[in-house]
Amino acid sequence: MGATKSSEFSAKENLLAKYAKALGHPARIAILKLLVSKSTCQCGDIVEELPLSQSTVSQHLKELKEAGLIKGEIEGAKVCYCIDEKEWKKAQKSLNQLFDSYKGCNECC
Amino acid sequence: MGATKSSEFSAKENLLAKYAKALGHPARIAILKLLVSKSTCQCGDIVEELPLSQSTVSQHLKELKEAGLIKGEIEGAKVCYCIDEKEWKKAQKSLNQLFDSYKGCNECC
DNA sequence: TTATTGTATCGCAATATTACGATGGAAAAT
DNA sequence: ATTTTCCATCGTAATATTGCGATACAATAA
Repeated sequence: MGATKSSEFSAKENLLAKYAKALGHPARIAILKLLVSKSTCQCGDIVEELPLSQSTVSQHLKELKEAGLIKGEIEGAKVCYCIDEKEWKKAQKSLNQLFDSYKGCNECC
Repeated sequence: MGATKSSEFSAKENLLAKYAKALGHPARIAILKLLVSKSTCQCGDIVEELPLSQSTVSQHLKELKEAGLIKGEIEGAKVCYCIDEKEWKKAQKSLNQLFDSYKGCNECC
């Protein structure tokens, strides 16, 4: 065993988990912060800003891309990584839906 | 290698990643939904609601507890699991801080 | 053409996660 | 006192993640 039983859960639960999982590593948080902070998308310098090798950063970018949170477009020699606005908002909404559904605990704890 | 280089990132980045990581599995999302939906905290029946064994559920609960999102109090023979309201709100705030910091992308992508 | 530059990907090693059955232990019920 | 119930933890196996160097590859520069 060891494989996650994703198929046993709802699509919504899996989607939310997918977004959260992508956010579940400090390097990916740092990358997203960098992408967010730049109004320009010249993002080839992410590697220089992080204490990780180029191949590791590239892998984290891949995971963020697969989760949908960012997109990468080839621009000549370089690649331009950007937040995917639509998915970004969707992720925020999904997460807040869960958080907001908690209305406090009655007479316990 | 293989160990996460947490120490190379800021406390804030690590905290946010910790919350997100805890949310990064559909079973844990499902558990949180159950805890949220019940106004009462009689939570020993989580196992029955999920397609996972008792030991696996217990482990997921432990992870949620370690991330701070829930707390468990022994109540006689049973254990009462609840959302930790304070941490719950802190997690939501941290996540939204990141999401809200994105103001759209200028002339690219 | 031949470098050079910017990225992606492969292959590997270390570590972490996921899942389960078995076992243990504490409180409640019999 | 014995059994039952509820839950945590141990041990183990399967799989996934993290990280890096080496390499490949495409576009630009020389």
